Amino acid sequence: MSATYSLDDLRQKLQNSPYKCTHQRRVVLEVFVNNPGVHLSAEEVHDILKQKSADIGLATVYRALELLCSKEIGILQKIDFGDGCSRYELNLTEPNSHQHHHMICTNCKKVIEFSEDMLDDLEADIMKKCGFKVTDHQVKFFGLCEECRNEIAN
Amino acid sequence: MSATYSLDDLRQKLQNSPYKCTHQRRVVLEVFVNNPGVHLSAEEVHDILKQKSADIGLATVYRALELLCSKEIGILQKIDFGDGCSRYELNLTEPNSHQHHHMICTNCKKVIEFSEDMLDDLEADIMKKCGFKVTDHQVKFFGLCEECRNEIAN
DNA sequence: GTTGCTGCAAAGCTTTTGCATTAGG
DNA sequence: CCTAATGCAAAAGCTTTGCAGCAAC
Repeated sequence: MSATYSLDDLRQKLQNSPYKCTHQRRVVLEVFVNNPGVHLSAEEVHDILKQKSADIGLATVYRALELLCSKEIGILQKIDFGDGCSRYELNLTEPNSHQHHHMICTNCKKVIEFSEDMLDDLEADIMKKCGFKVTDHQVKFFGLCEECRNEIAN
Repeated sequence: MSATYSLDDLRQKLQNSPYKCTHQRRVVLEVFVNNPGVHLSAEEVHDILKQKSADIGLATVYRALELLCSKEIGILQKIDFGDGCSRYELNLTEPNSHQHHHMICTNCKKVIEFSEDMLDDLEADIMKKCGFKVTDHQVKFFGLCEECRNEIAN
């Protein structure tokens, strides 16, 4: 159910593919496993690895992220928060589900996860009215988180 | 109600501001008025104007788009479809409302507007459960439009 | 030994910025 | 006239790519 991926999953998924389980791909994945719930950019992943003196090129980080996000692997998920760069996170959803929402505080820029899937009714409605078959959605809520609301109230 | 903006609106909105109603700003807006429902990138706006032999720099297009999207003016709306560039469209919503959804066909890349606001209940729920005050949202549905579904079925 | 991967640097994109010149009000 | 806007070119992000050397299997 709660599919928290590990390094073994990577090894397994690469087993039956032409792709190789390289040291670089493993340390990139490790960063996400060690930082659950965080939305990292390629540069941030690169910085974290540099601090650990894991010498890896930024281009390789990009290539590893691309592979880990691919349909074949699907261990990571690419998200766009509109802050000028792509961000990545562990893909915690089931292979064929798509429930994943984010709330972004416009004050402190914090990103809060929101996992309920209440859009099913809406999607059914769209199919009926527009003939559009929704296969995935991206929902972002912007607003003020609890802390910022309290701060501003004071 | 259906606030379709025109050049007069721009003039009016600029009247009481330090900003000037320049030729360049007017022709940029004109492109959108003449192409309703289309989602143009800065480069596309620039190309359209070049074809009309309206000589305007790309940087100026960007600056005009920024102004037209600003809270003060609000005639345009910036959207991100994840295709590598920002796109813009006439802002057809009321000043303080935020209902605007897009359906993006993953096959033909067509963008369909979807204007109902059925997320209000969900947002009320979020406020209650998470203390997060939603002030705006961005909803994108990905899937297959009617034509592409028929095409694929055949 | 193949085949694919890495690192580096260079290039590709979109978007922004600095600055001298021009044009609104 | 004064202030803001423009045009151009240069620079600034993020991301991709080409290629010689290297590592996985």
